[in-house]
Amino acid sequence: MLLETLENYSGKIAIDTETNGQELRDGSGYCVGVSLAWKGENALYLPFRHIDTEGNYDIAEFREILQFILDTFPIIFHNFTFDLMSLETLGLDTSKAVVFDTMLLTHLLDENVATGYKLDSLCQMYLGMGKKRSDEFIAWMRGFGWGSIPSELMCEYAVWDAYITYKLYEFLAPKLRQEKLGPVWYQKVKFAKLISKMERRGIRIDTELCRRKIAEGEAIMNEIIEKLGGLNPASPKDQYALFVEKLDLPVVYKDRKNGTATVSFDKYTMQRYDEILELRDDWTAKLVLAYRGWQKSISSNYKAYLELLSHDGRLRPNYKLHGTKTRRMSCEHPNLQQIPRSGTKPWNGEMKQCFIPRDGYVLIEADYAQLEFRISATYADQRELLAIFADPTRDIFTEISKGLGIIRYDGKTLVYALSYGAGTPRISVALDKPLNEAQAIKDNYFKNYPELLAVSNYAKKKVEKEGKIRLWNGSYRHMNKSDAHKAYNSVIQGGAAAIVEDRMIALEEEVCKVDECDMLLQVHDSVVFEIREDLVEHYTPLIRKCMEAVPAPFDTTTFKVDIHRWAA
DNA sequence: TTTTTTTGCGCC
DNA sequence: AAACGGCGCAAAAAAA
Repeated sequence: MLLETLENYSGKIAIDTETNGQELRDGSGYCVGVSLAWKGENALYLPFRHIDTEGNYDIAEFREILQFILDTFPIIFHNFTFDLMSLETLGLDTSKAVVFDTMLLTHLLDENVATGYKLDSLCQMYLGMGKKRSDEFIAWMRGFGWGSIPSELMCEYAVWDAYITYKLYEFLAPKLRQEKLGPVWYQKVKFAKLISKMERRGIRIDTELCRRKIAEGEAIMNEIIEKLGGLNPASPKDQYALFVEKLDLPVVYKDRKNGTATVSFDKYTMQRYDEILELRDDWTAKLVLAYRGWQKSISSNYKAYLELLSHDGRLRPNYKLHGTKTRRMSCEHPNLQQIPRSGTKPWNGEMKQCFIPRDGYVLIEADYAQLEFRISATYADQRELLAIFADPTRDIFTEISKGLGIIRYDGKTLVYALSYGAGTPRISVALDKPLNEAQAIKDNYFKNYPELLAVSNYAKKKVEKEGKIRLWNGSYRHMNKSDAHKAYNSVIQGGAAAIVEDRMIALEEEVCKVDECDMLLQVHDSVVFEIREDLVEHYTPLIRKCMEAVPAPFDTTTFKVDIHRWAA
């Protein structure tokens, strides 16, 4: 049959797999069929585990040829980590597969695709070839679900996806060469595999604690509503009635991007209200803040964790390598890059304790100290700052603040605000100082460290001229010339992400051993590990050493990693 | 009633 | 001349 013609084939093959729609990472999902497409308009679909059993082929008869294909030809996927997991459920070994990925390739070439990185929309945009699903297909999907679509119906749909994936690859491949992104791509594939493993591990959840906090919070929320006379503390309309009409507090307006202003009851406003109300012995603002705190924590965290939990008690988020324009990762379902910091707030101060290690293991967090600032100082070649970074007895924010005559906390705020591209008005608000003082502090900062201003202006000019700028690892950040003021921040933020990516690959290859020391989470400049209790002392120095050994051109700068217990 | 947009807020 | 960068999620409000 058609597959046998591949014996003499020498190109690439596009593969798309269909699953029963269940979660692959925790073992509940499985592959129901495989479609292949290759040069010369060849394409076919192999149904294996569709509900209507008579249409299915026997996987045993195809395993050998499929394994041969995986081991022999470079394979093109759209989101390859998904399809590799899927193929593994057919008993195939994917470890030797050489992969390309039209989703990640597209993002590497253009991080600004507004329509997203779904196969359909990319093919529509680049090739003018859109969705191809019959009305019958859609009706079946709506009526009986994805997993019950008969193989015959699935065939036309699945073959089409493999076919356009191949076409999309043909469109992208020459660009990859033109932009000289080969080495970056090679790294990206390694990283994607690493992240896929991390996702499959998941992280254990203390379900009892989640449930306790939900019960506690819901009781408190009900009490608060009662005290406020039945008003909804989350509704702006009710808040207007409460704070402006009843308590006679001033209306606070918030600027919006289009130049208009809108009435605001955000946390900052509420804290200002509370300062006034405290003098009247009135706790309304505090109650509203508590209500909203509990509401967010319960819905976005405690409940979400329980609902998204796998049958084995572990939570498996989805990291998107194509999730951001700066080339950081993003994380969803749930977003474990926004777990509230430990603190004293009753609604979220102990959120981190919901994440617990396996028995006999310990959760350890390794954080880069001032990662982005150290990168910035390296780019600027600012010798004084680099000297402070190199000396473990000196504190960067203390010294900067001393030179500006401000307190350490304000110095830190200033540094980060400026690195995000804040202007004087924003700094004035952030430091709670008048405009002229903010202006003077900013001027002084750049007078003390002129190289920082010079290098950020260089990045801005570069984008104004070329509409793009290259990160240290060779990947690009493209943007509108009108956004050029963001250029430096992008180079730093993206550069930091690339360093962490590089070091996580090194950790995987040089330090972490399965079931002794595993990576579980990444939060931009930190990595969370699950380490066997008796091996913590062994692994922490290795982790620190590996993470601090950043690649050139940053290897002449001292980088510092803090390692501590999770939630401590 | 259902879908989309806005607002607020958690993280780095 | 001026601009606080990058995300995901849930509830309320607005639109359809």
